[in-house]
Amino acid sequence: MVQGRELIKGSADPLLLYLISQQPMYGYHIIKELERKSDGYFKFKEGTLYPALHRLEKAGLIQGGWQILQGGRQRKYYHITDKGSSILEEKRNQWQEFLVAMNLVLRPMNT
Amino acid sequence: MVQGRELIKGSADPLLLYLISQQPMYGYHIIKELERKSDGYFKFKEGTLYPALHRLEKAGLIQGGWQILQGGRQRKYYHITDKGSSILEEKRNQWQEFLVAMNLVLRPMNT
DNA sequence: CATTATACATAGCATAACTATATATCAATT
DNA sequence: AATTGATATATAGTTATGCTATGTATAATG
Repeated sequence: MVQGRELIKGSADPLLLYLISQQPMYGYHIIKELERKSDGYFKFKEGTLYPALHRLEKAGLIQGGWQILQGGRQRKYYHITDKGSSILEEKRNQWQEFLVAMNLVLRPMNT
Repeated sequence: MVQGRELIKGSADPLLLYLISQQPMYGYHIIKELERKSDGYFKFKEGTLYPALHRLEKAGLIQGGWQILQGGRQRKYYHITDKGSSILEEKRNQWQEFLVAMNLVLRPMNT
């Protein structure tokens, strides 16, 4: 039972979880990858992404670790946790169910 | 340029606008129709629907009018406005673009 | 007579996403 | 040498949607 926006409210989460599930990634890279893969559609701002990553980490779905580059530059690589993997699976299913429901309403297949 | 939830944040609006564009409808009926058409998926609560209708009316996308039934019962029928129709068209396009973007990211068709 | 369905409404809360800003390093250009 | 733009992370504060809970009132059902 999901109403209106409740599910999609966190539509960013599946995207982030999916990307990180493919390979450990850091924030800036995620922004660039989302834009590249979506053909320029997604342009996550820092104010959206970093809080989202912190939220996912706090929820135990991803785990971050600092990596120091030469010169003192810092990156925080996130990898997905077991919990994150199962939640991702769940969210993908919910996303599909949501799409089905939207199509049922928006496409006049039924009366 | 749409990021994350920005577009889908108002995913209820297209649903409501679409239903009302098909025929003038009142709130309670909309709730029931959304549930029926979506095969039980959408279960809008009053606290979501009525404020949404008021919001859409205030924005000039729909227009409500009271209808008095026998016995003094009241219904507020909403019909879509010209502005609402064009916004609906717009939102439908945006929804399609969003779906494409989601699929591009979530389906590993690209590198 | 009591409960359920119909019908609308709003105050208040939670939270995701956005705006704006801050810090710091590195590479390239002027 | 200095400036710009790209790289890289962070957070405070705002907005707005959807949710919870509650209130009102009539009609139909048992």
